[in-house]
Amino acid sequence: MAKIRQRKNSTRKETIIETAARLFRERGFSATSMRDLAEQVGVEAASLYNHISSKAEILQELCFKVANEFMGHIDKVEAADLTAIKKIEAILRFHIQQMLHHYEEVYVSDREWKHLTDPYLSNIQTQRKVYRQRIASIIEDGIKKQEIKNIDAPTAVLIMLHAVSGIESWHRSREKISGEVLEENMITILIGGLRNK
Amino acid sequence: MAKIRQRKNSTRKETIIETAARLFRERGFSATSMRDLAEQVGVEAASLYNHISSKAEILQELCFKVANEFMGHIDKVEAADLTAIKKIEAILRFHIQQMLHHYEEVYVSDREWKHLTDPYLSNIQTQRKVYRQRIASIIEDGIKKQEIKNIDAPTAVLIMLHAVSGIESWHRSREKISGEVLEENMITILIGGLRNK
DNA sequence: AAGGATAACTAACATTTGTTACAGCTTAGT
DNA sequence: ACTAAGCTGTAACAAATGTTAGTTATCCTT
Repeated sequence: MAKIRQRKNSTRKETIIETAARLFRERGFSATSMRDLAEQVGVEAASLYNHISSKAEILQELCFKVANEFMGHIDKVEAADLTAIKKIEAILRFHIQQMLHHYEEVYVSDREWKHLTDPYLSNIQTQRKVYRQRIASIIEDGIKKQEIKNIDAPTAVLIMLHAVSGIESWHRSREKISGEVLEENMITILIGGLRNK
Repeated sequence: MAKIRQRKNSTRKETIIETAARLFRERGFSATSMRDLAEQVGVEAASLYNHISSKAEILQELCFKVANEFMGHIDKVEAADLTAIKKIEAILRFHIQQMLHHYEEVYVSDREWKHLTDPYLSNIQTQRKVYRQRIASIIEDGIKKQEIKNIDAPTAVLIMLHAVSGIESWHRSREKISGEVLEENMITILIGGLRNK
């Protein structure tokens, strides 16, 4: 009946949520049972409920934590004194780095948010929509200033954001180039694709 | 006790699989029950088993059908007399068009193949790996011939393929640009990002 | 050493899951 | 109209699901 082995600077609840993030990524939210999660944490399923109130709550915490980080970042970028293309580059780099260093959480919140229930579902849907519109606005500004090719801004956003989620394949691949090189390659292709020559 | 209402040129089994594709896209494979599927088909759950042998079989049929189409196409592209960059463009356009016109199937097979079980799982994993390597080889050829920027080929593949899956957002969006315009925008950005100026 | 708080365990629950058995209806070919 | 095959519905199954109740062990503070 040993207590949950916890790493320093990490509460029991955080341990559970981190483990859940990994399982949700590997198997998906619906295909992960509370007994699976308990086993990985090293505890009986019922014991999890001393730390979390439901399976749904775990997904909520993951999704809103990630959403907050991206929202916080775009606030700063919008306020910064940068050209439009540099702003887009900054956002792209942030996405890449989040995907590199907080892989499980970011990936899960991007793929599994549909399993949220209202009011959380509506909230996240709205946040995602607003977030994309804010990026689209920066791109449209860049098009006006002729820094960016004359393209459909929502399409550009969609390409950017989905391309980043491809980092999942990088994580799972055997022969990895370094994270830094990956980032530069992605920037080269995507910013190169957007920039007016 | 009416029989399954079937559209012309479509067997009962095909009707079931098409309906399943839509539900698997909307809710995911694991979160879709056979009773959900039966309801959408307009039948009791048990009756489905006169046409399919298991839930798993539905996913298998979807995944292998899509895989075969992509494999068949890349065969043709490799055999064609085209520059490397034109080959990549052809593959990209095929992906976009498949995603536009066979949305449900393509999207589901791309997102839910992890829920296959062996030997189907291993088979699809291998096919996906080989497919990506074949694209990467074309890109590397293009780099040698200086048609394409000096980038990491697997990274370029990853960006291409994941960017295309962003068409899901386009399908769900209200104010849609046309499929043709979408395609041209995606080609502009992605091929523009790869091509050596 | 004691006591209270925390967190673990066992057991059980009501549902939901994929699937099967079986009997009755429907349709197609004669 | 008759029969055989095909399709559907009802009922049921064992297993798995998320969660709760109640009990016991462990830890921290004093």
